Amino acid sequence: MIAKIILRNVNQLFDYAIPPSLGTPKSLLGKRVWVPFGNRHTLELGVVIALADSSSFSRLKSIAKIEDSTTPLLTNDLVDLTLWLKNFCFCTYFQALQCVMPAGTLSTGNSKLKLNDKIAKHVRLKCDKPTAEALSKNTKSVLQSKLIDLLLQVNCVALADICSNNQSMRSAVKALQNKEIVEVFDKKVSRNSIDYNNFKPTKPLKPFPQQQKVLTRLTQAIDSSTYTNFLLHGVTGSGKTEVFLQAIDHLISKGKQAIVLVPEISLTPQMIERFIGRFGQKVSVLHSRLSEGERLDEWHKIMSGDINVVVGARSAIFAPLPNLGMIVLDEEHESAYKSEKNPKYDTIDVAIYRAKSTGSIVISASATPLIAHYYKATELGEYELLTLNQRSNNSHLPKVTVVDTRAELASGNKTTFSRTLKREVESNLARGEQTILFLNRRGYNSYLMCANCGDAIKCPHCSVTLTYHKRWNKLVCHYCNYSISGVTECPSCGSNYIRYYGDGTQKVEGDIATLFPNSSCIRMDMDTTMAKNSHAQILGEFKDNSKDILIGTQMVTKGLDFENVTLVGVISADLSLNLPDYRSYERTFSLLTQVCGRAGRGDKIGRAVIQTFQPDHYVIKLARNHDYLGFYNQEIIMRKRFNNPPFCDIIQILAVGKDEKILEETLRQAVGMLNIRMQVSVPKPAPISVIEDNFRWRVLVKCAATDKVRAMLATITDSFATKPDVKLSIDINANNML
DNA sequence: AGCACGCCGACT
DNA sequence: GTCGGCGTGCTC
Repeated sequence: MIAKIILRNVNQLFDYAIPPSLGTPKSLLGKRVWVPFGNRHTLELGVVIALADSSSFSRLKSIAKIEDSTTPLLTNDLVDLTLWLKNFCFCTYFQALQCVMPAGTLSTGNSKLKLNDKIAKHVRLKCDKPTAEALSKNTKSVLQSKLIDLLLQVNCVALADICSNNQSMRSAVKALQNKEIVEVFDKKVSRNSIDYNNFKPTKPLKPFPQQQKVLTRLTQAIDSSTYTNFLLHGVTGSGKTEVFLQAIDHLISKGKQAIVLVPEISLTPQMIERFIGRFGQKVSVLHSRLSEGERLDEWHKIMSGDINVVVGARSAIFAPLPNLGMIVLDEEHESAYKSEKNPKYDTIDVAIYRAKSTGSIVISASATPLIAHYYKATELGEYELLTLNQRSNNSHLPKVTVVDTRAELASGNKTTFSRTLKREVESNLARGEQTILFLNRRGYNSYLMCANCGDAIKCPHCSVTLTYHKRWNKLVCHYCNYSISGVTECPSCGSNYIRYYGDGTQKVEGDIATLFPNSSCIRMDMDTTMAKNSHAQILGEFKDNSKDILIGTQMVTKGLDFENVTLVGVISADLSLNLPDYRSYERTFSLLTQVCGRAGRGDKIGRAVIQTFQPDHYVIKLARNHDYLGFYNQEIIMRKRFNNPPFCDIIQILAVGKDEKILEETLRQAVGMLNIRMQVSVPKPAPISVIEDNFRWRVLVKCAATDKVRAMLATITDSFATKPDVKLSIDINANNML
């Protein structure tokens, strides 16, 4: 047998002989191995990605040694997925591999991540459960029965955890040890900072009829063990999470495991609490703050079959569960599910591929599903549609008021608060209830503008406006991180008439201070959530009722569930509505629906106020009535008329380099390789035409991205991969087309 | 990515 | 002659 191996720097599979001393060929699949390569003196680290009976290459070298001597880092379905991903997303073999393997495991100098496993003393039962239960009832020692009850629930517990705030527990352990009821043993402790004992166990709630209906269908699909793709359309607060939890419970009883994906921004302690509360230590949380070592620990735990539920952001779709049975994409409309860097995969495509090869079910859930997905569900049958259109806790959707900002301005109100919103905030303050204010950051970015030549100050290396950061008194480029401080004159005309265009959050904060002098307010945006735990801290502070008003950007719209929040204010709905993107209506509708859904989740009735220059716009009107179907019916007509997704896919072929002539010529050749009739634009500079002193040219192709088309695109990227002076990349249905 | 090979101009 | 610039091609 021959091993086909992926190496770091060459986008090509290499064949190697397998010496019998290294074990069976099959055992090598998915393992990291060291191989001789070229005339190099040192060995190269590679991954065995396929096996073959023979090679067309005559002078094969042999694998020198194995890095992963016991278990590979990939399950078999992930090995196969890597090869699929490379062609599906037009990336290199190595990029596909990096995405599927835990970070750090592929760098040569780092192949052995220092796993300084801590060994800690743990206690577990030594007798059978009935004996323990009987003893717990009969023993006179309260502490002893407490400990037994605990061990009946959680299998084992660290000595340090139970003795730290209760020294007499140590003697209880000793006593039970002598009776041979429990034993103390050494256990490797993973360094994951999650303290599972911190989460209160929860019990399933009785599903209400709609939830039951959905659950019945899901359990039926789980039992059939065949791939099924669901789209769950559930209004905000309809109890989607409880449905996931109970479906997963059923799945686990069948010996299978689940991946639950949420947008990174929703990966809040609140969210994690719900899963750990139900499934305890069988939950692994993969979040971006894990160190490479911690991530590898989680990886091993997941592969060993110890984990039933993996909760994480986009990249957790690659979690190596040995018995995958279900994949959930919560808030499926979120743009974060589309990767922006190579491999530029859309998570739903990967989910469907994995589900098909493992006989799993996929559940995409949202209050505002993507228009394209809803169309695929209702018209093409690519999803099975499930609906939850009632709130589970008897609460009502909030009452939404739309305020015409033009009328406010006409009446001389120049603050960011309309009279209606001001009145509502005041009444909330009087009642001791909380308010969330949402600011659409887009367009609110602050920048410096020259009053003489009328230009905003731009980055010298990129064709974009520099953003002003008041904290550092610096202008910063968001594309290359170039920054300058203390600009007093215009770099292009030398004039010193520089005007500052302020950022929205700070203006609103100022207005709050003057309009509501006795209120307390907390801000949540990119600037205030830079530090490690500040996101959780801010929410914690707000939740513990010490703050009246939470003001923030996108991140306040996601998944927050606070009972005392009864008012939501949208400072301006217009900015995202008028962006030059065919999805701007859809995104605005989602945003408004989601943000309004934050109000009134407890017993009290919620209210929302939307301020806008376009109160009669159908997006605003339909969002006010929480009318998703109405919006879908309008929007799908527009999509069809302008031939936008889901009626086609938009393929962007981007060329980047120093010489515009070469870029244009490369794109012409690339387009020439597409021998199919489709709507192709001529090569043009991209809207952001320069980044880091490199020109950017592109062509847009509108057609269905069928397997055949994707195969052609994969040959294009492969054949231009080694061409000097140009970097060619392809993205299908990119989030932003700049 | 490295590294060799080879083709060319510059300099002893 | 021969040193070194870098464009091209190969690595199982």
